[in-house]
Amino acid sequence: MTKPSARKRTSYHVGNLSERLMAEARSMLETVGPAKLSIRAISEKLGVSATAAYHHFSNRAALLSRLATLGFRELQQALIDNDQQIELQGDHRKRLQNASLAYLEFARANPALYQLMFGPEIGLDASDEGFEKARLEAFGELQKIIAASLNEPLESRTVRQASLAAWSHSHGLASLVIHKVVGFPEGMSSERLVETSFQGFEHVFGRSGVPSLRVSDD
Amino acid sequence: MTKPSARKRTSYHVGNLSERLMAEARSMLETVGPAKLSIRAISEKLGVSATAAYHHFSNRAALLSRLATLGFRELQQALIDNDQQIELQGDHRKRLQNASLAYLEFARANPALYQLMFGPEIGLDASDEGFEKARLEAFGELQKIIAASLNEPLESRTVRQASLAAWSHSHGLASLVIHKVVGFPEGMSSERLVETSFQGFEHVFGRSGVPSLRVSDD
DNA sequence: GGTTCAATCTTTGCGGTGATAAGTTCATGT
DNA sequence: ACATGAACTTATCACCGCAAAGATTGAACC
Repeated sequence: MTKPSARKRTSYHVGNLSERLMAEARSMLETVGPAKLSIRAISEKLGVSATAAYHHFSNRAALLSRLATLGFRELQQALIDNDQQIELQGDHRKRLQNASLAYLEFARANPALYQLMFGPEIGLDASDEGFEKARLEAFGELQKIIAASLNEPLESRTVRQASLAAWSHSHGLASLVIHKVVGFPEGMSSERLVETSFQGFEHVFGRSGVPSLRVSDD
Repeated sequence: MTKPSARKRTSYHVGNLSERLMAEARSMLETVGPAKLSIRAISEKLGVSATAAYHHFSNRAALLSRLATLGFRELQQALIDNDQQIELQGDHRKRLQNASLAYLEFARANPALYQLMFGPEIGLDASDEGFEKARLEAFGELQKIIAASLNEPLESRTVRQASLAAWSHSHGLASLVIHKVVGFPEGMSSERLVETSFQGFEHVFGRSGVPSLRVSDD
């Protein structure tokens, strides 16, 4: 009796433990939240000792960083897919609005993961170079979309300015929504939210608004 | 010796323990980060048993919630002070830009606290009604500024739309900056950051190709 | 075949954490 | 004076990240 391991001997070496840990971690991240995500719980769920995980991730922070990296890659892909699927070459504002929508829907579909991607203070591994790279590439994708929609070269100052504005807005909106801090009805669709916010910008910056002091055309 | 307590007997009852715990928690929050903020460490620093804190806060989440509540009240006050100090009744865009600046500077001055305010998943107490109230009031302040600058009634749809847009943008920009994810030079001033972002919106929403008023490289 | 070896996974254990239970001190009202 | 209750104490528990050292396995070499 007292065979220490409840598992059959055939599974001492799991083989794909790393992938399975990541998958379980990602799932558990969304269910229990980042704070309660523990290596012990993940390992236990996979029927494996907790320490086994430390042979695939140097520590908890590294696990979280890899999850976040994966998130940025998925976000980038979502932006790519969405943009080339829609094809709104004519209306640059509509095209940008559509990118914002894809962004918001990614965040809503993976709220905890999204939060992790932008909350390094929770405990990410800053020395993970793949993380920084993935994040920059995702931002680069947004810049590409903006550059294309504005018909400007990627390096232009206009594109950098618009990218900062767009990323700030998209990230802010997504963040407010997944934290349920917006004062709008809970069930409001992502389309409506983005539409509402864009209309708000129209009021402030658009020609329908009150003229500012320096007006270029009149 | 072996007096269990190193403190003089006169200080069994601290008296203002609750305030001192909050102050120490806030300080420690910025130094060690929200994840590493422990009740034990806070209490120890005050020369008090860890359990003493539990007589003032039902649990760790309640402590964090009260910190966040305090943060929203300070943010609201910062918006008020800034707006009535500046007085830019004429240019509504400039006025909004100034509110964004105050917002960003608050976040930069209290990065960990700011993160806590918008990261309930880290472990806030959702049942804390003061927290929700403070947050709504801070948002209400922003709405008031926008309503005044747009010369619209507070309940108008325009104001709600512009408020969602403005809060999303301000929060997103602040969040990106304090997490150091913006691709701009680290030391960039808050003024420049807000200015840059607003120019970006001009490019997207403004009338055809508004030239930037300030000529400076970014 | 047997032996070695490195990778993988195990048990064991340390120190720190949130939280509860039960006891101690003290200020205050009657 | 003394009862009451709030403020604080010392256990103690379960869980966590993480490190050390040992066990299991497959593959590679002879």
